[in-house]
This record gives sequence, structure tokens and C-alpha cells, in this order.
Amino acid sequence: MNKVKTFSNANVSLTPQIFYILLSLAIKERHGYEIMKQIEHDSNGRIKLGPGTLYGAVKRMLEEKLIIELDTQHARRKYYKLTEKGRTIFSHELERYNDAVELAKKRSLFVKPSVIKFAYA
Amino acid sequence: MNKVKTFSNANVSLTPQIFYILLSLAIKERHGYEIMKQIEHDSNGRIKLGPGTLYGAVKRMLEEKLIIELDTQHARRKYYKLTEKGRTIFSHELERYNDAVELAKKRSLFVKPSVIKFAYA
DNA sequence: TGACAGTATATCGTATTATGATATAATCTC
DNA sequence: GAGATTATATCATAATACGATATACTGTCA
Repeated sequence: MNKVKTFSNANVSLTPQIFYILLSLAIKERHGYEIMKQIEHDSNGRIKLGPGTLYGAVKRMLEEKLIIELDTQHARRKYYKLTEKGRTIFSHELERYNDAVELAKKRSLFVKPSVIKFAYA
Repeated sequence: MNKVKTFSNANVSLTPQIFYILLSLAIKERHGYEIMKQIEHDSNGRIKLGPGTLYGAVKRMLEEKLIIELDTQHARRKYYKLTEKGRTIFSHELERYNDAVELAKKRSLFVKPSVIKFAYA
């Protein structure tokens, strides 16, 4: 019945996939394939979206007006841009992330990560 | 086919629901209802798990050995405890949260949250 | 020039997860 | 002992993620 569960339900949280799509578009507009690559980079290789996940999510985000499609000359590429609503929701989610980290630190649950990391920087 | 998608696939990330269950058990063992209440507290009211979500998630987490059930005298309550595996996975997810926040700060996307918050502290 | 890797978008079916409704019963408080 | 709260559980459905597959363009380099 409710088609907008993800973005307007009682649970004010996003899936990691949606979060990283918003993050990737927070800097600048991108096309689908570019979003995929950026997410892989931004998540230090943790998140890899296949086309099914990406375009499914993009479709829902368009419906929800979290992003809009830019009308460009490109026939091949479709560029997406964050809306104000999208930016607000991203900001809230980021705050949730930050709150969780702060809480974990307060409870001494946050173990300093190892120096050696993925080669993504 | 693959029954352990959530915790062992290419995408090294957890749903917010699983994350908060792990967080709530990171301090001490708790029973189901207690987990629900703790999550509401820890998430500043953002996440509210109903019984369907909670017990479904708990079942999967038991299967994955992220948590174990304690054998107590309580007939009514079932207590759950984090395993080492569960603690490790939680730690990784926390690092993902932290990395995302740091990245957002570096890109000046992190807006200082308003002082007025929920009455959860 | 033509083969091959990579870029780019899209859809399909299935698996996975979240959720509200519902059920049942114990406990607590007044 | 009535009513609110605590507590666990299952069910059907909705929402989401995912791999597979398809199609076609672009770049390169032999």
C-alpha cells in the first residue's frame, strides 16, 4: 500500500545503498555508471552495486524526488542531481551515523581501525 | 540459494536494524523486548523495531552465530549475547560509519546538527 | 578493421529483509 | 481483578537487493 516506506516511515534510516548514492551525488551530478564507481571508491570497496540495485534504487529515488534527472545533450548518459529534499535526508542520515559513532565511542566500543587499509584512499 | 547474504556477501554492510541490535548487545546481554527498547533509546527514537522485525532478525543472527542464546532460569525471557564474530562484524560496521562521517566532513557535507534534539540523551 | 575490454543503461526473476497485524500469556499496579 | 505493560512468536505482505541477462556504444591497439 505505502509506496514510500523507505523514506517516510517511522524508521528514519536509509539502507547503506541509498546512503552512498546520496553521498556520491552530494558533490556533483553524475550518471548511473559513475555513481557505481564512486560508491565503490567512497565506501573503500565495501559497497559494490550491480545494475539491478542501482537502477532500481534510482527509480525509487526519482519517484521520491530525492534526485532529479538532468536534461542534457547526452543521448547515452543520464545525469542525476540531488534535490533539496535529497540533501536534507542525506544530512539526517549522516547525523544518525555520527550519533551512532559518538555513542559507541562513549561506550568504549570503538576500536581504533588498523592503519593498513584498502588501496582506495 | 545463499542463505547468508546479509553477513557474508560482497557488500560488507549491515542494515540499520541489525546494526542497532548488535550495538544494544555490545554492552551486555539482553532479552528481546529489552533490545527493542534499547534500540529506540540508542537511535534517539529514529529506529523502532516491531516484533516481526526483531524476532526475524534475531533468528537470522542466531543462525549466523552473531549472537547466542543464554540458558537462564527464566522461562519467560530469552537472553541473547554477542559472540566474538558478532563483535567483529559490529566493529567493522562501526568503522564504515566512521569512515563515511569522516569523508563527509572532508567534503564539507557534514552540517552541525541543531542543539535541540529528542529527549532521549 | 576488427576484436576485445570497458562503458552505459535497462529489465527480469528471485532472494532477502522489514513490517504491521495478530495471537497468546505473564506480570505489574492500583 | 481490571487494565496497562511486558514478552515472545508467527503470518502474510511489502520493500529492497541482487545476479543474470540483454543491448549497444566507445576506446584502443594490433
